[in-house]
Amino acid sequence: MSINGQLPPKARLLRAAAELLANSGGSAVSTRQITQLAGVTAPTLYHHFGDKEGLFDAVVAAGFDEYVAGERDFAPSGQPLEDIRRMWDNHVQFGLKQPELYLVMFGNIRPENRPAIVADAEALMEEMLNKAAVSGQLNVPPKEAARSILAANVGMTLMLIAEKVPERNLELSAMTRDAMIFAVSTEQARDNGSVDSGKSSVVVAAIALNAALQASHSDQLSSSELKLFLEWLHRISNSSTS
Amino acid sequence: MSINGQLPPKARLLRAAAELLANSGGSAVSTRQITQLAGVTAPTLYHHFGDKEGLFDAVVAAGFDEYVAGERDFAPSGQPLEDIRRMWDNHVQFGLKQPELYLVMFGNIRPENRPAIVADAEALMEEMLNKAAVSGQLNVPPKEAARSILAANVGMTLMLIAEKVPERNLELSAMTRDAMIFAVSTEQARDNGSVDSGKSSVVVAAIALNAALQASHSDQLSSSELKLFLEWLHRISNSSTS
DNA sequence: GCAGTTCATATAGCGTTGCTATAGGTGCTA
DNA sequence: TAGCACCTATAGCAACGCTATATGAACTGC
Repeated sequence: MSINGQLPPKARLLRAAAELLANSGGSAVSTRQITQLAGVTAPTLYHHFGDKEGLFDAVVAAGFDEYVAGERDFAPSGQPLEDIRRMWDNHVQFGLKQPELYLVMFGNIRPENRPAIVADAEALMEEMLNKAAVSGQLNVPPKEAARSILAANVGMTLMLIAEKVPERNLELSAMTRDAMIFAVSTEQARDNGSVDSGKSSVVVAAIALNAALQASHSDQLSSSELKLFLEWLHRISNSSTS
Repeated sequence: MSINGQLPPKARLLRAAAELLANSGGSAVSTRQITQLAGVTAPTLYHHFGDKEGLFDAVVAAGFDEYVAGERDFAPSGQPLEDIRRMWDNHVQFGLKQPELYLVMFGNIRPENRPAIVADAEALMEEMLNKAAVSGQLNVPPKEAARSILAANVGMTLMLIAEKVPERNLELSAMTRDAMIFAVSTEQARDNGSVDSGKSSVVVAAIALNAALQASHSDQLSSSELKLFLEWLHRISNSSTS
């Protein structure tokens, strides 16, 4: 009935919570189930994790490590937008492989309360998008691009999780993925000669320069000068969302 | 302490539940709170609604009527894709105006368990997309298009709800919206002359014909012939998602 | 007009939930 | 060996969703 091994109670609680969560089938998991499976009593849980949410946060943190490992596993291909494409698919696969954990991580939404893990995932994607911005492939500031892509990525993953397995259509994910990446990229400006379909080149250049400056830690400008300069660039690159 | 008026207990329960939900600030709402505010005792709730979820389903149904009213309020502009654009914005506005209700409706995701309301919202969008398909504006079968667009729409709305009010950026929603609509439309094929960027014209034609046939209830074919014919068309229009 | 039936609400309480006040045991340092 | 953190257990509280049972009210058939 209890998780064996000579692990300390804290680790046993984590393991029991993760296991029950994975097999809960979507229904709630009680602290009593967890403590019983871990072979400890209630106060032990609260001593180590504060409350139930604290325990779940710890489980989520472990899950996030796994998530990040998946997102970083492949070598950067040198084509940042291709890497974003792979990040999207990894995200979806993670959600479909461990739906209950995913729902705790990304499906537990409350008004005006952003879980830390969402910000982390966004930072991960923004980091990758920064590389695209440096090479002038981005039509939109990396932060905004990351936010939009991740929102669509989460939305699509949640929809797939809610669907019964045989009806899950991964092509919808692929289509949405490409649509989002295409929307934030400068690709559209290259495909056709039309002027107003993409951003003006000064905006693209500003976005690229901004990303490059932040990455290089250039010391050609004093820190206060750099700060002001970045602020201007930021204003330019945000100014004209038609 | 209790909701006044001479409404019957059932209506008072509905009203109390909706009010508590709207002011809950994201925290849970208990049946005891609801029955107390409605001025009835527990069994009354279970007599009328079966269980707590039944009551919430009823609240959601009322909320959905309001949602549909918003989605249908404007006259069809004759440009279906423009109407889809407005549906998207209406959806986001509905979510931001009543975040708690929205979360009960669209944020309560469990594995392999699709709430009826999601299917309803999808049908609403599919219906509109059908008009676009009839006039050959759709690159993708209406059902798949509706699914993808709604997934992104929900994802974006959930992200906006989770963000603090001053940080909510509706331009991200607009960008994502246009990206999704652009992705399912044949617009891209018209803008540039390239061949492989859009679907082949036979696929587009099949999609349009399929939608037109289903809409017109044509009796030129027997029902069994029609069924087979539709199946072929369906196969064609789904076959080549590059 | 009265018995029978159905509908609607109340009294009281069951089992479970998240959580805690308090105390006891264990191992380390002085 | 005394003292002190640290960790865990006993026991139980308040709140939760829900229900077995009973009572009142309204309608129906004779």
